[in-house]
Amino acid sequence: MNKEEQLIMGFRDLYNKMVWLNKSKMEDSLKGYKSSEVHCIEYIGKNVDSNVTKLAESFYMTSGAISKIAKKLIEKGIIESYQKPDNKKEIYFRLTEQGKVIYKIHDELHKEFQERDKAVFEQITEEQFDSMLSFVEKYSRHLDAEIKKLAVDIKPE
Amino acid sequence: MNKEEQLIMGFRDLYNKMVWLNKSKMEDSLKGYKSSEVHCIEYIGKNVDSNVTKLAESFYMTSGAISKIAKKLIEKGIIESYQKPDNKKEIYFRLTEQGKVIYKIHDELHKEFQERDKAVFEQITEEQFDSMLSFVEKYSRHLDAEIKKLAVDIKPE
DNA sequence: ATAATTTTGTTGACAAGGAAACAAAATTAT
DNA sequence: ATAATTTTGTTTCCTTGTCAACAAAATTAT
Repeated sequence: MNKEEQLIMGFRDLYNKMVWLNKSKMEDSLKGYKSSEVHCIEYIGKNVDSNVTKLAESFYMTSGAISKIAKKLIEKGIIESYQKPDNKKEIYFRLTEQGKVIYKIHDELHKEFQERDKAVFEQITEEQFDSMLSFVEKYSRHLDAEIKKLAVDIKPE
Repeated sequence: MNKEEQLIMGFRDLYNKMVWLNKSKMEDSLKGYKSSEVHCIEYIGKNVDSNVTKLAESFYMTSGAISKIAKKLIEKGIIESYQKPDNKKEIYFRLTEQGKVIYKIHDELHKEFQERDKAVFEQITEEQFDSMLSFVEKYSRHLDAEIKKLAVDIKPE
């Protein structure tokens, strides 16, 4: 196995572990809320004028799935939808007061995770940090371009 | 947003993109096989005496889910199960001839992905590479310890 | 202006995966 | 030796997410 493979598989394993662990902690603290719901709450809390489309793109999920999660969150009174006077098509979301409470709890939890993992980050230098950040960004942009290519493949102009 | 958060979110976004893109390509080339099935084929091809438990642990999935995928792969004739004379409990899997063909195709595809992303890896130095690998490993071990803690929390000795 | 296309969101049918209950074998404790 | 516990795997029921069809609004082309 070469280094590229090793790194990618290391990433995958690391990511899986993090998701699994944080999900456990999350659903333990925020009982009654699934991690996908909390993700949406987080996104809506951070981004004004969130809608189904933006959420779906951000999470690499279908809009159908987001539509259902949003519906559930509205029923629970966590988020509410609103529209703009000049656009009858797009439907935006914002947190309700109750939603802001959940958001806050989620945020605390995030800080807890950071505290938990502080020891790992303290071991790396500022240079290593920056070099990783730049790598991740480069790779991400590279994949954006590849995803774009795929879209053209599917429906050529 | 501090650098730690930025890096974690960068990871997440990168990982999501990669999964989404490679899944698309995969299910395009290996029509009739879901990416979870291909993952299992890959693991079984690489690890002798794979079983439900090991697959589940590796993918952070439940053994129930793996059991179902394995069943489907056996029905399709991609893998076969076997046991050892001194153990009537554990059930192992190996690829059939047909399974090896799928494995081979999957492997080619992997090389294709590497080729596709070569440009990104060429831009980083050997030192950057090693430093990222060591970071990923350290973080991974750190999370292993945390996961262990969680297990003790759930069922104290 | 209006016709064609694209964007946005929702729904219902279906498939994949998780949780829990279970059985059988293996291991550990007494 | 045998009783209690743990490991391994399967199945059933349920939740979540995808896919495809659809409707309505917005945008673009003619």
